[in-house]
Formats: sequence, C-alpha cells, structure tokens
Amino acid sequence: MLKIYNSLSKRKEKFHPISAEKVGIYVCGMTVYDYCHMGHARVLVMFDVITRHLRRHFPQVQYVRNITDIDDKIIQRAIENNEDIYALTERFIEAMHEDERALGILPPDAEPRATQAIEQMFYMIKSLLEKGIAYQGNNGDVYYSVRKFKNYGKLSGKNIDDLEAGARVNIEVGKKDPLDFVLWKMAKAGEPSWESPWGEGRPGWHIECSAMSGTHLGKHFDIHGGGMDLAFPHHENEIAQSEGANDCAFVNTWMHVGFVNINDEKMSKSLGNFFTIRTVLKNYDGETLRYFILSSHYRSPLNFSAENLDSAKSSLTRLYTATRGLSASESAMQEVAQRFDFETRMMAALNDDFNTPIALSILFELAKTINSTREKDASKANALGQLLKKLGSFIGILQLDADDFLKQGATLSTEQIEAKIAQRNSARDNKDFSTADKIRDELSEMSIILEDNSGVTTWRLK
RNA sequence: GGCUGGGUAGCAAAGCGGUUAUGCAGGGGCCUGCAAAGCCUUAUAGACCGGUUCGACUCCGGUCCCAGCCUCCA
Repeated sequence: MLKIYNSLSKRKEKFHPISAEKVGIYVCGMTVYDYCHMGHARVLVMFDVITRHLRRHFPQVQYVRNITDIDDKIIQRAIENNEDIYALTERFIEAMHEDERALGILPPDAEPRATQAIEQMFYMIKSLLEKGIAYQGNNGDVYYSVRKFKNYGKLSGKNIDDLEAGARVNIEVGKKDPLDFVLWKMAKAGEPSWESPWGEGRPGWHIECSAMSGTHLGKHFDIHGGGMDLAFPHHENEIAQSEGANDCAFVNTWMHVGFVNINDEKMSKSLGNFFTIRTVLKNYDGETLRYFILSSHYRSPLNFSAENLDSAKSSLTRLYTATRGLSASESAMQEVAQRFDFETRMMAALNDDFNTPIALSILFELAKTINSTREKDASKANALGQLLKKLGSFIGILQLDADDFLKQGATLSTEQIEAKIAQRNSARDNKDFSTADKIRDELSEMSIILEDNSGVTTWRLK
C-alpha cells in the first residue's frame, strides 16, 4: 500500500488514484533561461524515482512536466544576450535534456511548453472573467481576484489577512487588491506577445500550469508536484485558477521536494549560491549525483558539499563492488528473490512516502549478503548480484556494468594500466616487492587502486 | 508579526514507545609478501527542562536554537 505525504492535508495518506487504470501526475518544470542547478536536479531525480515507483503499481501513468518558455526573466536574458528568445529557450531546453540524461532520468510522457498552450489559457481566463473571479484592470492587465476564491490559502496554510499585513506584496496600478495576481499582461514594445481578447499581451506565470495540466490530465487529477518554494504562491494560485474556473477539485495529492542547501542556506538563484548540474558533473559522475540526492528523504533539506558528494561516491562504489564479476539468469535471480525478503522490503520502503534512505540501506544489506556468500556459494551470490541490480533499477542506480563504473575517469589508458600491472606482477613473481610497491604507488598517485584477488590483479579508480 | 519544518553518534542519514538502522570515517581481528577489496568485531547518539509510562530518541507541555515560506525562485 503506497502512502504519500500530502502537502495539502499535511499528513501521510494512503494513495488512491482517481482511476486505477490511469494515474496522472503533473510536475512544475524549469523556466529555461539558464542551466539547471542542483535544486532542479533534486526535483528531476525525485520525480523520476516517484514516477518509476508509480509505474510499478499502476498500469498506466501519465507524467507531465512542463517547460516555462515565456516569462520576464527569459525576456530579460534574451535582451542581455542579444539573442533571439526562441534560440535562447531552445538552447537551455537542450542543455536540460543533456543534464537529465547524465542523471539517469527517464523523459516524462509529455513536456508541454507554455508558448504552445496559449489557446487553453484563453479558455480559462475567459471562464474566470465570466464568473467574475477575474477582472481587467485599468492598465489592461487581467487579474485574478483572490478574495473571490473562498479557499485561498488552503495549501500554504496562509490566510489572506495575514498576507496583507505582511505588506511585502507588490502594489501594481491595475490591481484592485494588492494580493491579486496577473493572468494576462499587456505587452510592452518589443516583447513577444500574442493577440488576445484583452489585447496584445502575454500570459502571467501561474495560468500556464492550470491550462497545461488540464489539457493533459483533465480538470481533476492525482498528483501535482514541484519544489517547496512553489507551494506559495504558484501552486496556491493554480488551485485558485483551476478550481475557480472548473468548479471541481483540482488535485488530490500535492508533493513538494525540499531544498538543496549550501552551508545550511537555501541554494537559490537570487542568493547566487548555486551550482549548476554541469559544473558538478565536471568532478563527479551523474550517478554519484543521483545517489547523493537519494541519500536523504525528499522532504528533508539536502546539504550540498564536496564531503557529502565524496561520501556518496564511496557508498556507490561499495554497491558496485558487490556486483562486480557477477551475472545470473533471470530465473536464478527470481528464485533467489523469493527466498529473501529484500524486494519486499525495498517496495515497503518506497511505499512509505518514497523513503530512499531506507531503500539504500536495504541495498547495502543485500551487498553485504552477496559479499559474505561469494566464497561459499557462487551461484547464490551471482543470483543475489542480479537482484541487487534489479532493486537498484527501482531507484535508477546500479545499471552500469560494475567495471564501467569503477574504472571511469582514469588518466591512463586501459592498455597502459594493464602494462603496469604486468610489470608489477612479474616483479612480485621475483619477490622484488620494492619495485612492485613502487609501481602500485605510482598508479595510486593517479588515483588508480590495485586489488589482488585470488591471484588476479584488478584495478579501479579511487 | 503570521505560517511551515527541523534539532540523532566524528560526518551523512532513517525507522521505532522496550530488540543491530545504513553508509563514510575510527579501533581490534581474519585474509594479504605488504596493501586494497571483502569478512568478523567494536566504540561514539538523540538540543535543554519537565510530564505521561513498568519503560521514551520515539508521545505530551515548555525553553533555546536553526532553516524555509509570507517577493521571482525547484
């Protein structure tokens, strides 16, 4: 039984899909004006794990993750770069896909773009205007009238009067109430714009997600997710728009992924303390990044540091080392899978609100079982090794050949290393251990570690 | 000011009212020419103060501290 923490009820709840035939999940994706950073990586990886797990439970899962390709920051960046806006967004969409592949993220089923959903936004805005929940300000912009929506604040736990007391909301000329937010804004000269019933303009940020989720998943669907910083105001406003326009419940389960921190502070663009995925990939492989993200529960803060990434690398190395040199048939794996409870416990961990730290601890227990079984019962160890890879696939790790993982990043060619090993072994045969150790030390300088196991010397990268 | 979370051993990170989390790092041992890997073993916890309980890291109350949201942000 899958349980998910619902940000709306602030409780872990049993997950019951609206239709067991087809589960719908919508995740707020990137605004594409720059490279993705580690905060984005966390959301991408976590919802990859979540959708993989949902697919294990339900025959059909429709995973929709949007791309925001029109907004103030994109326009501003295009001007700064003196670059065509579509060239800019196209460039960063491609970069995002590259980063995703490096992290082992499977593509969503649909990846709609805001600029391709303008028509649907019109329908929604029209409907809100007809119901009197939206209005056109005297500056031409169309606004959502927050006080017309009785449940405003139900997701973020805010009440309207407290918000107003905060007084950090920006006051714009066209708004009747400072809390109102824009649905459609009039275009300034030179900005990208669309002809609309309310004049030449472009969409406000929030309306795109209401429009695109409705198009792909219907008015009422199962799961909506994103980073924790989107809960307010973005998701709150989506609820207001969708429920206001459709007169029905919008989303059953809201999921929010915690922040990536640096020195216990949120990594964010505004603080400027962010690391892009591709920067981190220069020093660590994608799977290590993924492991690092999975090492804490998705709602907890995740502290980004070289120490923690190094630790992730070591941990992953241990798991890969356990699978080294093992292979078994599917039937042998199935047979052993039934005799042990690893798979059951793995499922239970993921069923408990996607508890990836527990899931990883189970993989380590399995690795230990493999290591201690190797000598005694090779065929059992082989089968357990296959099981480890299978359970790793549940969270998208351990899918490489162990040698490919353990040997990646060497500064010498395999031939050069093998030659050194041959030299060292002939020295060892002659009991010339000082020469042998010297060769080993030289390789160690280049982070190449030798291991003499049952008469065979193998190597790996530190 | 309003609203969320959180404070666990050297570091990271979970579950749990009574039984080993797990990984990295450390100690001892086995293995090894020596190492590495692996195996066995071991130490180090639960911010603070009360309460409930036969028993609390786990429940309740209070105190202190930290982070986040209330403005674009994943």
